[in-house]
Amino acid sequence: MSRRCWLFKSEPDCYSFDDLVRDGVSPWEGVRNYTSRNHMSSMKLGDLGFFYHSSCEVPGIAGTCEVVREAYADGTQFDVKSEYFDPKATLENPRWFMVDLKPIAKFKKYVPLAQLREAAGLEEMIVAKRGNRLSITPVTEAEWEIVLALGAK
DNA sequence: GCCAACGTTGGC
DNA sequence: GCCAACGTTGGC
Repeated sequence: MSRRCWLFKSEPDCYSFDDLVRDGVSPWEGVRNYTSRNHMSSMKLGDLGFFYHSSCEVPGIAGTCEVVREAYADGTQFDVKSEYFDPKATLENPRWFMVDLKPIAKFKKYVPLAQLREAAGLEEMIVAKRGNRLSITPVTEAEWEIVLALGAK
């Protein structure tokens, strides 16, 4: 069984790849979209991820990470003081889940969104498509290899 | 700060 | 269960 590849989107002002490097391991909390949640629920230990910076000066991929804990209930949904609080979630029936990530490596060279859009073989990469808003998207093995090469230059 | 895209909500 | 209205995301 081979590892699957994913892309995780984060606003660097909120949580950047360097923050993940600093923390070592971090729960990917706050996902409140069903498609992204379902993607997380299907993740397995050892699955790989790109760490994408969105809503910033130069959006793009900063590095790679790995799933080190499979989906479990996101505690922030029960916390009335959290911006991620969900009144419809109960301890017995959580609606939202998260995985834990750890960094693998920072890219030698940051790969901006514009470069993803130009690169041969990435035409179908979801994050590069217009109007995409999903915070977690699947990445094919071919796409993984191409982006990895771009980041290693 | 604009606006296109699209997910979610809620009335019917 | 349809669909219009609304809210959010995120590139530009």
